[in-house]
Amino acid sequence: MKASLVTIEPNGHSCSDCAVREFAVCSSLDAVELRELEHLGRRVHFTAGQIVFSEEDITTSFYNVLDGVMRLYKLLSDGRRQIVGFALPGDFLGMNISGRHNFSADAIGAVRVCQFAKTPFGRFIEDRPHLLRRINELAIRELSQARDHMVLLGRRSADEKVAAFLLGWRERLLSLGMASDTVPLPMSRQDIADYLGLTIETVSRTFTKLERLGVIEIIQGGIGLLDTARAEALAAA
Amino acid sequence: MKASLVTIEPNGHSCSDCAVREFAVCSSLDAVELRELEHLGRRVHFTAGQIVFSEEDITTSFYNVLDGVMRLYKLLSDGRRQIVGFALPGDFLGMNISGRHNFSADAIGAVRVCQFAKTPFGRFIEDRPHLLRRINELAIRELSQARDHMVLLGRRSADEKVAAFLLGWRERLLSLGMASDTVPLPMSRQDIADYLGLTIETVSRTFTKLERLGVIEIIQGGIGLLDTARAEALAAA
DNA sequence: CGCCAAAATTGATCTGTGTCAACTGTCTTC
DNA sequence: GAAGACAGTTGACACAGATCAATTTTGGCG
Repeated sequence: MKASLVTIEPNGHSCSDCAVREFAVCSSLDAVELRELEHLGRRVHFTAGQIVFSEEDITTSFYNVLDGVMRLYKLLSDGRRQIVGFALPGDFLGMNISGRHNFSADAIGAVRVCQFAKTPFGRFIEDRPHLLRRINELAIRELSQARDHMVLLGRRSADEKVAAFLLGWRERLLSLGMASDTVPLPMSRQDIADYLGLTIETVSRTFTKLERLGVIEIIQGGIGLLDTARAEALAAA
Repeated sequence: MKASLVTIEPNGHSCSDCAVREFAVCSSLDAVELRELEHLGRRVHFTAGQIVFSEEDITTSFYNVLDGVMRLYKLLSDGRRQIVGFALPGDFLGMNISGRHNFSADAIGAVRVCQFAKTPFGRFIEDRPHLLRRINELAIRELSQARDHMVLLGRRSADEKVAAFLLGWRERLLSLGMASDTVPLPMSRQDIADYLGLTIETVSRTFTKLERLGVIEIIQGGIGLLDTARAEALAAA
């Protein structure tokens, strides 16, 4: 939640050797289209805590996460917060129907995004149904994840929530080649609590409990997963 | 959860005078396309409790709800249930990426749907980007609702959950012209509990409490909304 | 390095909601 | 219209997780 002084990458960039090329929206585009897209997007840097966009803001851009992790959250008027997701490289943000964002997004640590102004990007999609199909695919995948998360929030115990979160987070990082049995957790305990519908104390206690049980090992900036099978059993998957 | 004996409407039907024509996926189609679509869909009836599809089933169809209310839910292995939504006329079901449904759906009372076989409907979409855009729009709207529901499940008290549910349900029915200050509740208390991440007892007690407070009046098959402002305050909207 | 602020952990206690159980009301069927 | 089954309500009590309050650990910075 710092003042908003973002950095725009000065020189050109090329989509063709972009790290997320293969699994982001862009995966649906051919070399020629990619070249065109290059002119529409600009790379923008955010530092830890910077807000990328806020709920209820008029949507002006789409964002393609290139690097880093973002917190996606909604606030109640009295300050209660629910984190509705974490965005990782390859995630596409900014879709909506009301013309306004329906959640806020800020950076956990340094984040690099590819930002597209809404109107030109909208035009670009216009006559490229395969891109639209790709965007739809991403939306449907998110919807499926959202429903899984509803089950977690509504019907799981604190132990199950934490175990399921650690396994799910690890799985996501694995698919990006960013984890092994040591799982980095760039977000704070408070973030985890707000994602799981718990308090920070309960999250902390549950971590300690899982460590006592020999399921995980708490390390700097993350955990070591010692007993995956046991963790899966606890998650009631 | 009855045996599966669905009824298929015998004679032809016409999309042009369909009740959901204006707000379902079909709203994106012109008269000619509508005529074509007519041949792809068949109307199917379900009676109370009949399962329309189950989680993990291979997707074979898309469904357009014409009439009635459906329960959309996910089960945990030990029987805990989370209702992820209620489908009403105009809702479009069957989108997924894995080729399998990611939740189950059954009928609350009598339901009529327009069913489209996956492959031909997929082909129909193929060269109709405006239909794809419409489907995307519906997916994004659902995603937004899903996120709102996450906030409710993760961060709201029982009172807030129930109040927010009643107001939200009323709002949806209003937009379909199916409610006024008396709000029909076709689903059971257990369904409401499983939707809100509560127990049936807590839901029942909260209804009674709201009635004592003069906010609602409990009637057969629904409630009367007596004090909307108060309900909104309780929902912490 | 030493100081400060923030994050995380731990303990003690409280409470909202779940659990268990009894009861009531309503609908169905013969 | 009696009997059974099921849905809903109500009460008493239990407990998972919240709250309140220290304390410890970590990280940033002069």
